[in-house]
Amino acid sequence: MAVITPARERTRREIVRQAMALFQAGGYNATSLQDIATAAGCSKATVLYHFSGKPAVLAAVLEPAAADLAELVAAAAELPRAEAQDLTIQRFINLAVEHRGVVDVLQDVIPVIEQMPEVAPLVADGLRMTQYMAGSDDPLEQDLAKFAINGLLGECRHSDERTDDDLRRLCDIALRRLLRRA
Amino acid sequence: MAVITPARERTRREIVRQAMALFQAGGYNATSLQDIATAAGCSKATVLYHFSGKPAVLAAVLEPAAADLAELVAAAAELPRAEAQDLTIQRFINLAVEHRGVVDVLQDVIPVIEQMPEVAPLVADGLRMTQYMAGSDDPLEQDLAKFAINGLLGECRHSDERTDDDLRRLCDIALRRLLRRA
DNA sequence: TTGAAAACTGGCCGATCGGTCAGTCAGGAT
DNA sequence: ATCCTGACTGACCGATCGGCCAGTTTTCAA
Repeated sequence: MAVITPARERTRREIVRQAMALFQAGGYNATSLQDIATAAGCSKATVLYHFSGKPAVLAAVLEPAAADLAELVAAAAELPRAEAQDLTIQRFINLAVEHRGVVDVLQDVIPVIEQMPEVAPLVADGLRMTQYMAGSDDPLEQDLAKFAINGLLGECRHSDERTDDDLRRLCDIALRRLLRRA
Repeated sequence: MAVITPARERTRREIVRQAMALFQAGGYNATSLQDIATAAGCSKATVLYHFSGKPAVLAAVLEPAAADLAELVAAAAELPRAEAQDLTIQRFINLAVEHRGVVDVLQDVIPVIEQMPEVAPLVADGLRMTQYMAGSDDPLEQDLAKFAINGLLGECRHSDERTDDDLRRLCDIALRRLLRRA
């Protein structure tokens, strides 16, 4: 936004911004297009002018986090297993802490996430990441990795009062206790 | 309920049974009273004859788990801290595994749980249990207890393919790694 | 057998949802 | 001055929701 932002992008961005806040506060299902429009200072029709539907708004909200996760997975894919595990643990903690708003949103959407092709890549990347984080093919360690991710995501929910550093430190301790480093 | 069940209780029980299955499969919000009625083999009006509203149906679904949790908290309250922690860990694993259907339902309701006085006691008991499970006033251990509970609940979600024993074993290992026993 | 209470139901209501559509309007190009 | 187009909107739609109520059927004690 150096000089001017085309009206198009400005409105679109504001819609995503407000949608994120509303999804985070009240959940995806409980937030109506009208709510988003009102918060963004435009009409419901405008929201649907910029996005093909409500799921498309959700996809736009999740997009930055999904992109970071995709990058993480791609980076881990090119490393030997032990290093991939270390990288995944470190970077996923940062990712979850930085995008904790998205984590909030995601939790609410999980029950109906299967029917949303818009977020399918994110789910797939999440699955791949779990394997990297386990650092082993041992089913037990795989399960513990899932356990760790669930705990971590849960910890990042509704934790606006905590500083990023505190949250990072906590997750680091928890994951170190929980996961056997390869 | 030795020999026969009065029609009243029979219908009521069937409604709760089917509501549980539907909430678990599709979530609370996505399940309509009509869905529940159809599954239970009665009319929507009958559901509302037995329950004051949709939240009351939810409360009835959660009730058995809520009762067990209340019992757990009451038992832990009368023990010294170290024993309370051991008891809490052991019994909560069993509770979560046995009531994993309820855990599923609960996850979906969390975003709107604040506005539901019907389930407030359950939430309060959950909070108390977290403190017992931490086994210490150290904020770090308290946070780790929350972390552990989140991971455990997440592990119990959508895990119908796993046997109870496998699930219990996994949770036991995870909690032992994660929590410093007092 | 009967009559009242309990159990149950069909039909309806107002509200709200996501989404569509015809049309308004500002402003740049010609 | 004219036209075009991207941005935007108000009005409306069909569907579905939770909930209500008058009325019917079933049950069961007297």
